[in-house]
Amino acid sequence: MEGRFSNLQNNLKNSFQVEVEDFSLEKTFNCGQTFRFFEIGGRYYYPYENSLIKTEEINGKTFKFEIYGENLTKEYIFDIFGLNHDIQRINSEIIKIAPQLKDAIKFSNGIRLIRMPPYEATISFIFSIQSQIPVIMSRLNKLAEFGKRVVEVDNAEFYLFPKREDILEMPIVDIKSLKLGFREKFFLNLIKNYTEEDFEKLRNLPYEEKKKFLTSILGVGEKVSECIILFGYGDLSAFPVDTWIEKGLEKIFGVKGTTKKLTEFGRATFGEFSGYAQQYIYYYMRSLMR
DNA sequence: TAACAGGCCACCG
DNA sequence: CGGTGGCCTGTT
Repeated sequence: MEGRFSNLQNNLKNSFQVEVEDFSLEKTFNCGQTFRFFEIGGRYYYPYENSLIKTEEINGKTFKFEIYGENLTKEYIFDIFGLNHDIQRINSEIIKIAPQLKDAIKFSNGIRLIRMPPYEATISFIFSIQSQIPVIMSRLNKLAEFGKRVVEVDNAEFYLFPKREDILEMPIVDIKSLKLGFREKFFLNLIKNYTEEDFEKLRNLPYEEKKKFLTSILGVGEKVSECIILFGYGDLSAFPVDTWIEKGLEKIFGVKGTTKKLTEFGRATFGEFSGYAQQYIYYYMRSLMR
């Protein structure tokens, strides 16, 4: 049972503190880029690959990380949470291009674009099609629970994301209980025909190659593919367009068009930091509507 | 209630 | 090609 864990309590593998500016756990987790995290009393528990990451803010710029399950290095944590991104430079570049975004940038300060495992990202964003965040979370959590890869920390059980082989073994009634609706055939097609390795092989290929591969997958269109490229591969030149971005682009830039056109507009306008510009617009637009 | 939500595909013209 | 209708399910 390779890759399967049970009751790994007191299995602390690594613990360290880091100092970073412009980093908010609350905003980074809640800005809609990732779905399977658990906040308990200000601490965040984040299942990641074969590990459970526990993190909390000590003060404004000091953050504590604890790694359970399989070890993850500090360098890897920096990579996952986008802590190497030069936020000041990115923000000033975006303001230079679009001064209208000044308020949105200020409001979004602290968001870091994270990078999640691409296979998990693909499943997550297929589950997310025409769905609200609580529903997406519940589908993904149920799927993870069926996978039975448990890490126990602080007297609580956290389920790691299942491997493809685990999902292949799941009874169809369990899959049905996820209530994926029309997304179910997308999900089943993905599990049946694509492996984690297929997605790993894309890592070092250029944007265009990723885009071509991803959009050839049933259920993965313009928006979902941009999400996978941005949140799964960490390519900051991606620019996912959803209804919020659509509203934002019209309000802020007076631009309208199809999802494809707007994606091209965003990427052409913001270049290598499109992902941050997108996230700022998204976060800001959603806050305005609440 | 009917519309719509982090859309996509099939099918038109 | 570019635009439109249908679709599972849950929420407001």
